[in-house]
Amino acid sequence: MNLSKLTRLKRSFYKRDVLTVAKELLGKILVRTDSKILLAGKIVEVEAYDGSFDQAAHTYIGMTKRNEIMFGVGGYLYVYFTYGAHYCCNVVTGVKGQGTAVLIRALEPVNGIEKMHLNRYGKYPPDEKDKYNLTSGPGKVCKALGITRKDYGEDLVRGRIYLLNREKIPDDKIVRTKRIGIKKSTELDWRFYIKDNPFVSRK
DNA sequence: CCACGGATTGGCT
DNA sequence: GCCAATCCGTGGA
Repeated sequence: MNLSKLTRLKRSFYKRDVLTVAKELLGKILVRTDSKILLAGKIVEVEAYDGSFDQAAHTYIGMTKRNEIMFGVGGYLYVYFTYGAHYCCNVVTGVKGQGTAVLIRALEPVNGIEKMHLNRYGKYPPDEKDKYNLTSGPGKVCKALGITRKDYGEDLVRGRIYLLNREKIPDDKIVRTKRIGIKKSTELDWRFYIKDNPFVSRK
């Protein structure tokens, strides 16, 4: 895949409805440029969150220091720390004041795979069992790309972490299910993933 | 100040 | 399938 021919997604992409953005994020390339090796992966699994009525969203409780970036305009990175161990990253969507975002749950590695394995396990090549274990979960994605608290609020339109445009994944290749790991608003089918992709965290 | 729980992961049964 | 690890954000006293 020739990444140099792809263009960066603009603010207008992110400012739309969170479910539309979530679905269209599938197949796009997440890139991190601020190390010697360019790290990149195709988004294969996402979940949408909308604090206006979705109790599982971090913005449901109103604005706090932790979630304030989610209340801004779309196109920024919301990073949070959870379970005392893991970072997870979200793409903020919509217009100012909405509190909506898309959780990046899994990537298919495209560039910098060796560096990603070093970030995850401190070694390369990986054990055979870890071949598909590299970026198949939200905590794993952040670990592989080196995304931490310091990346909170990164501007995806102008910053060193961004998304490259690719063709939409056709509807018949997208699976829509309930979200994973939440206890509230579990009835919403707001998780999307690319059918038969081995890097999806689970069916 | 203190208590509680979590948008997960990895290891063990 | 089950569960501990581990610490920060949040809310109540």
